[in-house]
Amino acid sequence: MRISSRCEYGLRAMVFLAASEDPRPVPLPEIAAGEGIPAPFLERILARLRESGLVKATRGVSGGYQLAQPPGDIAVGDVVTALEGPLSLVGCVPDDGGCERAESCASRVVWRRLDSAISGALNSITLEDLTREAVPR
Amino acid sequence: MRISSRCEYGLRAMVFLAASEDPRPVPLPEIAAGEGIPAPFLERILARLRESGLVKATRGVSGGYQLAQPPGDIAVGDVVTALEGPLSLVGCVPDDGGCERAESCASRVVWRRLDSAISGALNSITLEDLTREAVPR
DNA sequence: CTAATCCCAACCGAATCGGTCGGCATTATG
DNA sequence: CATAATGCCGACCGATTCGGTTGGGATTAG
Repeated sequence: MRISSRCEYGLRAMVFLAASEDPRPVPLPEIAAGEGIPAPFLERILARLRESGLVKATRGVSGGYQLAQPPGDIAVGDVVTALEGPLSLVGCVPDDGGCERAESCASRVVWRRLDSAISGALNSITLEDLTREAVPR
Repeated sequence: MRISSRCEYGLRAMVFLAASEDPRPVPLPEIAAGEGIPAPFLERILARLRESGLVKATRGVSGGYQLAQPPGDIAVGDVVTALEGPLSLVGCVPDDGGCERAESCASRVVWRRLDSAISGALNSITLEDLTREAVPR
């Protein structure tokens, strides 16, 4: 149970973009250099973030990446979900999940609690919070 | 970011043992059949749990497995840690971690919050709680 | 002695992770 | 128009982990 480097990098890159209030798009090599992330790897990370609509890119000479929404509207959970898949930790948590043992399974309440603890922690922080260093709650 | 089947199975097995207050050791095939877990796989799971001191085994004809401590003394977090490794999600969270960017890294506070949310959720529930179906808090 | 049971090591296919490489498409600038 | 900067995309790669299986050995109650 470990957060992937992909996800660590991705969040750092998003914070980097959020911190550059500069409206001009930030080219990938600049992010990579600033955060110490291998550029080709970062490229694939940003691709996922773009597909998830968290980031938009402009191509061509003075192109680069920008946040697709204001930093206050992007929760950390959005970034993690985009890069790590759904936050849910086990398949059996949703009621429609195919686990026929669901009724009697005591363990399920654990995973449920864990799920809500995780999404609570991640969805209550936005990128804006992180740039201010003042995390709420 | 997903809990492994190993871990799901392991917790189910532990709850199974906790529920059988019967002081006689429970043979592996009985657990496997009761929880629908492939027996050879369960064997390796129980091996880990034994190495972590959560379970003790008696060999020979009427042998089997028992909890090594009363169910009220075993937290779900102990089981997960034994099977999934340390609960910490990223390497950079401890202060001694080699991340030279640690001071300035805004993302770190996220992982810290996540870590404490997870360990809070898992360490506040014991196997005894699960057998009673009445989870505290 | 025998059968039940735990113990252990080796192996396996599939998936994921963390990257790299090479090349194509787009676009601002001169 | 030419060029250079940039994003986009697909293929590949080695290492690791996951989810199991197989086969055999050690222990012990009856």
